[in-house]
Amino acid sequence: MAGIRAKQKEKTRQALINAAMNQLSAENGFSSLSLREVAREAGIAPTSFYRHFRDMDELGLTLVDECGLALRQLLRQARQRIESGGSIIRVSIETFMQFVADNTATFRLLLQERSGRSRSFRLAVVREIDHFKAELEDYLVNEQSFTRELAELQSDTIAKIVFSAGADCFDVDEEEREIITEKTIQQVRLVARGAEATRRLLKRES
Amino acid sequence: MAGIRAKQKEKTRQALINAAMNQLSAENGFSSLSLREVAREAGIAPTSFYRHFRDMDELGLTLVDECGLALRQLLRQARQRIESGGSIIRVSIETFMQFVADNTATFRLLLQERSGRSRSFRLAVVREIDHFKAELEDYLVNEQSFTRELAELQSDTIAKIVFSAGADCFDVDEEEREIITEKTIQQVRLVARGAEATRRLLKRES
DNA sequence: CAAAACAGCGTACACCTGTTCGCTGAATGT
DNA sequence: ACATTCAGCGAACAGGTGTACGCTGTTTTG
Repeated sequence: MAGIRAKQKEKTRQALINAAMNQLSAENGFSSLSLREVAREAGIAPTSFYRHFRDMDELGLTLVDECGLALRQLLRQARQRIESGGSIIRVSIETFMQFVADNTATFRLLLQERSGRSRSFRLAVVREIDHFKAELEDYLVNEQSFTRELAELQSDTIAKIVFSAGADCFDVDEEEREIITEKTIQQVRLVARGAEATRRLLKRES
Repeated sequence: MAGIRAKQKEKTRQALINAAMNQLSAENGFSSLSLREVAREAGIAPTSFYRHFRDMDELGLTLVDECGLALRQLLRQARQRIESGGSIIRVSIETFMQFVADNTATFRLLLQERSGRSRSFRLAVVREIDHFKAELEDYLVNEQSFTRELAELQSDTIAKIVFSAGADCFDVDEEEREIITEKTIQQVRLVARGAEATRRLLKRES
């Protein structure tokens, strides 16, 4: 009843996922890693792979999903930390950058497959980024009283900045990462100021 | 004396480059395309490939270089169109977007390999993006009288926005591309306004 | 307790890969 | 005119790839 069988299956499924992440963290793009090697690192026969995933692509999509999920959870935690005092911009970006540092392999997959490979891959990545934008947009409307339109423009801009900054962190050491983090904070503030100025501009016109 | 031999060599070298670009425009990432297939499409024997490139990587780096070079030339042309009247932001971004539409394959390579594969690849891509930033930065300092510091922050931000927007154009039709272009223009204006506000803020402090 | 389900294995197959090696014939240099 | 250079070729090799098939031994179900 405990499902000792299902439990074991889940375990090797995770082993496959971990194996794929490890191989990814090297220098190989996802498309250039092979079913056999992943299976080998997971400690199972190549043919057993098919008991868990139809394809390598199906595994890849799972990775993308998991990465996005983890990121969202983390940012939701950060949101709580903000409510008990702290700059929204600083806390969010520091959290984000820490996430990238901890999950370099999968985040790299995210960005890499964003502009490559199969359509389904790209759609999955876009979906994750859209989640990020939507949450930010809602915040700007509800807490900062921006128009929906201006909030949309702003959140899209910030998402572009932040995800690009994430990509800049891949090769660098911790010291450089902090520099990038500070720069990103300044850039997001630049956008926030621009949005504020635009809001005032629009008010004056009406 | 005409170099009929060298001319033929250059011709098949271009054939190889074109073949690689074609295969790239499909759905395969660069890392997943093979020397043999590229040679086949170029119409030469696999072994003859080595007369032109040591590696597939060497071919890839050539592609990155060519893409960056073409982009820079195009933007320099755009610069001249601006001097004879026209919004700097609008003309630049429309030019950029047109470039992406015309060179989707190589631009995709640029962005894809930006966060993947070998170190040398990434450095080459970063170098191209840095060119873009540097030219923009100089413009902001010389023509708009920004501080070097604020110009650097601004150009870096704009580069992130514009290159991300380029990536968004990959799958879409022309209609959607125009929408993205307009959005990008607004976003860059947002940043420009933010920078302007920041400049005034700093002046007041001193 | 017997029967069914099923995760994992090993073998086998056809195919594609990068790269070595020695050859050819035409363009070049002298 | 002869010797040299050298882009391109074909054959061959060792190794990797995805996947089909049928077999196990254990867990689950009835």
